[in-house]
Amino acid sequence: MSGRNPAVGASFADRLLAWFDVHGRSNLPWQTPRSAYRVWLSEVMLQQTQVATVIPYFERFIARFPDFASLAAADIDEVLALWAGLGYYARCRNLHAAAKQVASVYRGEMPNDLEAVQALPGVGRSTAAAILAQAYGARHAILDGNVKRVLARHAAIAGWPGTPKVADRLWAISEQKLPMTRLADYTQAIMDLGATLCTARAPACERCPVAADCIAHREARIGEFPSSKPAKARPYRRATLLVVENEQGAILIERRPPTGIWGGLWSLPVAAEGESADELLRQRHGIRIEPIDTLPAFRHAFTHFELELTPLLCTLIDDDAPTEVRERPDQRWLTISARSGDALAGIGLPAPVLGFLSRRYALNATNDTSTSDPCPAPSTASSSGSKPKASRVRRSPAR
DNA sequence: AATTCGTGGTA
DNA sequence: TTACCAAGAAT
Repeated sequence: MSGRNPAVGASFADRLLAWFDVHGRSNLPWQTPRSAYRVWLSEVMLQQTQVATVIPYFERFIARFPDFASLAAADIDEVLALWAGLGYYARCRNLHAAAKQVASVYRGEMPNDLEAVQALPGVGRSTAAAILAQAYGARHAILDGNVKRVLARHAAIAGWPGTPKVADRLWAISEQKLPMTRLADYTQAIMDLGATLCTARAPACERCPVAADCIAHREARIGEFPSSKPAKARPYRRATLLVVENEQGAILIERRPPTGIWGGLWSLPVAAEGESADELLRQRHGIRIEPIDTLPAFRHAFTHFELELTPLLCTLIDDDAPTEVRERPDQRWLTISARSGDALAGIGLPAPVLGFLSRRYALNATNDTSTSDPCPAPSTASSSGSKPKASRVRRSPAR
């Protein structure tokens, strides 16, 4: 068969499976019970995200939304709140839309058909294959970051896998190596190999079950594969984080537009560089504000740019209209007290915004169920222009 | 084909 | 501190 190498004896898949039976991961939360719903949810959460990060999110999500029906019936705000902190929020919006499709079109059962699954929002070729292989034992090849790394090394495939030409070669190899049986285990096995032995840095080739015919290993060129993505300079952006307090000390948050950064999440209003905070708040929220204080700036790094946020504390200039009249569907006035940490977890806030609010109001807001260390914050929250401590005061960026 | 989507860990 | 990057998909 295709994977067999006379010099080695057993096929690639057989050696991998034998290794998996002893060293593979079998206690991941989505493995037991292994339903199509749980596999799908885990695969989407794991896109561009490491296992250790995903596990607490998966547990909380499953506890609240145990099946397609419950997720499909949910309000997007609640779904996003459970996703907040995981990043790539389009995954969450697509997840919700896909659940509705499965619930309505497929009567709540994930179809066992590659094209149908891949047609679901947020499910691409590799995720669809992983779902069907793991949930139903279907024979489809995956090509995630782990598999790309394993195969690029084993076959010494040069070039960055982000280009279609290199990806096509890796897809072909991935399909060639598929066994005829145990597809769920094999799919998990090759990912486990990439995640635990064939790692990006310092791979443990001495323990690898397929090192015998690994070309990169034989030629001592492991570090060359896979080629890394061509580096590009990350642009630097600045923005103002608007902290508007009303007469009761509540602060204004707004629902961000469905597309773009932090799409669909609730957030403090953000004024881009050169954008007038005054005008933004008047046009988008129908309020007038008085700037009170500029707080220490802090940075947040994204994949493709770096953001410096400068919080601007403002007070609301009360006009004749009562607050209820001013309220708009995409705005809320958030009352923050010393015990609001848990309440904030119920709102889908971007990680840096949640972090800022937690520090400013000395909250112990956590993203996960395990209690993390509270941020020491001496200042009590108040509307009197206090001096909250930011996580870190930035030097003014040169140039 | 090249961009645009987060976040936290690691060296 | 900076750079890299970890179970990709959509546009």
